[in-house]
Amino acid sequence: MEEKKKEENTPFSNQIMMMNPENSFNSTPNSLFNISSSSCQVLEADHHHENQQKGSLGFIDIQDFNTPSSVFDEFLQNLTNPSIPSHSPAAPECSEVVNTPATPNSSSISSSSTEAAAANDDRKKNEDEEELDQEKTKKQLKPKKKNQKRQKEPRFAFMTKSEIDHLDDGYRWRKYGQKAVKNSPFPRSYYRCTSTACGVKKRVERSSEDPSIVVTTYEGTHTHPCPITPRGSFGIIPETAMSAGVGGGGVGGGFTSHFANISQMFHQQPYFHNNNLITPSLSFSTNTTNNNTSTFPPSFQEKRHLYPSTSSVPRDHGLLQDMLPSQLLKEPKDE
DNA sequence: CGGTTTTGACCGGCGC
DNA sequence: GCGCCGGTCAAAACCG
Repeated sequence: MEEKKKEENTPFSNQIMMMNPENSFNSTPNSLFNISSSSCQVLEADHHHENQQKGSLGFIDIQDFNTPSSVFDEFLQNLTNPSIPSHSPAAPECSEVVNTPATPNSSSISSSSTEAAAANDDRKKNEDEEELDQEKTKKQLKPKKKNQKRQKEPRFAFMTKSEIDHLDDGYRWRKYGQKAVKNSPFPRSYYRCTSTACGVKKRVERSSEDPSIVVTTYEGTHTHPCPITPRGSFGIIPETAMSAGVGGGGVGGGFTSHFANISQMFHQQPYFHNNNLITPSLSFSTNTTNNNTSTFPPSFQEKRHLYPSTSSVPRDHGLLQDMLPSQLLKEPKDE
């Protein structure tokens, strides 16, 4: 079992897709990024069935990750702020994307993730309180109140092309259920954050269309720092700090930051990586049109040099390269 | 022994 | 009302 677990903890591979499957941006098509070695694709995910992709909405070509991050930034901005037209030459179809994930509150979100975070926080508080109440009620008397619809936590989901089902995102999870899903040969696993008073849940399932794709859906926001924190300043970044974009202060930017930023824009969820740590390297400001982000490859390399040089920072785990095929990084990954 | 996983049962929402 | 389905519970098993 444990062996299997460890075995499964091998790096996942070459695609990372992110999506906003639920509700923070109410009743809108959900966006899904498909970031591969050569492209970043936006798909649409079903509102409730995240693994059902409805088609490609946009496409950014990231040739060998040489596409400047500004393109990605713009892409992101377009995604969250449809009012700003895309001029990205690398994303000729992005105008579609731009208009598609239009959400009532997305403009404020894209204008400032701090505001977005604040908004999220407010909303979250209400929802958390309600949810807490409901959970208390539920625990005391089993039958739920009838006309009290269970409030849906905001969700943040992404897809990874991986053999690993349960990606380690730095938080500790306890599995509390597994269900067969209709129209899918693969079961869905339910996890809950083990931290007390943190009601974050996570669903993990494989895409029925592409078994190599794992869909991970986070629900809720962690109310505590990442527990795996042996690494100086990286590990413990309060969510507020993360959401305010003051976390990392200059660990490159680039892809990881983009990734983080996407997460933030959606729900301030920490982004994952394979083995250990969520690295909130938010040198990347809340303004998605910033140009203080570096291009993809340099930031990878930068990170590879930055982290290992610190004695307190374990070598390779917890970094982006763990998530990406070694070919991309032009260095084999040790396991 | 404490924490985690497994798994069948249970419950509520929803569509018909 | 009924059945299907997703989500959760909780006891037992498992593991370090």
